[in-house]
Amino acid sequence: MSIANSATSEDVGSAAQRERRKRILDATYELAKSGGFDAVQMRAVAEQADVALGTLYRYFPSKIHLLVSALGRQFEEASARLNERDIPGDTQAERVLYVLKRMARGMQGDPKLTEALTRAFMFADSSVTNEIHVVGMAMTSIVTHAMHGGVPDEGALTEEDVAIARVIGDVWLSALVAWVTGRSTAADTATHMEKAVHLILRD
Amino acid sequence: MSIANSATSEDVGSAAQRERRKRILDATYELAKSGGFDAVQMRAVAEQADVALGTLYRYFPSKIHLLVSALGRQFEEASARLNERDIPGDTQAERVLYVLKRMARGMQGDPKLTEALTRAFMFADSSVTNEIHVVGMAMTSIVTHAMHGGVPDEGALTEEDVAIARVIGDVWLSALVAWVTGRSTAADTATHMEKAVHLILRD
DNA sequence: AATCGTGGTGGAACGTGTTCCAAATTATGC
DNA sequence: GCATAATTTGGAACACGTTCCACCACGATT
Repeated sequence: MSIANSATSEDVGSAAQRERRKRILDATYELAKSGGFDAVQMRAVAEQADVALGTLYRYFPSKIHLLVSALGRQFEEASARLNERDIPGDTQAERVLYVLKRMARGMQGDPKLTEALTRAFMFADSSVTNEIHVVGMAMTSIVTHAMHGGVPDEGALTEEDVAIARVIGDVWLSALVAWVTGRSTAADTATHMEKAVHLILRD
Repeated sequence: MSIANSATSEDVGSAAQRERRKRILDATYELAKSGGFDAVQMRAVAEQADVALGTLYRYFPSKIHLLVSALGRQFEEASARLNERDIPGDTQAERVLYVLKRMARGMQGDPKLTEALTRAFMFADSSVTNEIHVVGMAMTSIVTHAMHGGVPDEGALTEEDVAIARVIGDVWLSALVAWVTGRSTAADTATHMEKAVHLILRD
């Protein structure tokens, strides 16, 4: 997995630069995983990645860019893992819920990491559009893949499919924020998602 | 220590205290309206409200509490205004869209204010649960009221109604965040909401 | 009226994101 | 191999949210 940023997918720069970029994203990941959003401090990232603060800012113009880039890497990996297997379930709703629950389990296993990345996503402004778009596409891809039961043929997506996937993604995001910020429990979130998916996908 | 606590615009405290609280919220509103999230600086709010910084923090323990309280006031006013009139439209979807578009128009007229309040809402953690709840209830109330065409009888809400209202609120929130952060235009947002509502309310 | 206690004031100080800069190091073209 | 350009470094400095503190003001109690 050539780290860097497959999102905006720059395989650009010298080997040393790609190496620095990887170290920075790795450090971000580790700090987020162990301490959440607040623990990802720019000075700490720089130190752990063994670069100067100015260099960190040269690679990622803000803490938000940094975290959203890390989130993009995560989502692309998750999307790739999920899309290479068939999704169990007899209805669209079942399959979508299967996938969402799987993701939810993964996130609950790393709550600090999830908190850091979600917060960054929510706080991102238009300067982060590219990185955000990567995340949105991965989410849509995951849901539509589940709706279609794992067929690798992605060409057969109707507008309706994409609209549905976006709505589900929206609900998922709201639920995620509520969970991350401690305003709802994991169980509440699961229940809410279940209701929402059945409401939207009545097959 | 009975003051501070906002959430549901309490009538607690002396007249002087209520007056201070009002001045603070007004100052917050003005600053947010003219300069957005970044312009709501605690020192600036304190100065404009003519209170000391320490006093500001005594009334609102953080910038987020302050902004979410202001958002709550806004939403309660909007909810009250909308709930006293009948909603036009022949179907649930039409009526809900009418209300959402009305709110959207109001928000687009004050983009900075909307940005400030939305950002705060997204960033709020569990210490802001009470204030957040006020906003969520107002949103749910607005949507269910629209669904039922303006009947004042709120007792007839089914679980399903509330679930639907919550899902619509979620989509609305995600769309709002995308718009506020400059990742989608007002027109995109309107289109997306329309699709979503018709998807959820197929009457 | 004197006292007491709650809350308000003014301002210093700290933490962290961000910016800036001069010096050192590395990469590139000739 | 050298001159020049580009990048990295180390660290100072700044902005703003937040905390803290010593002192002041005013209303209630005696």
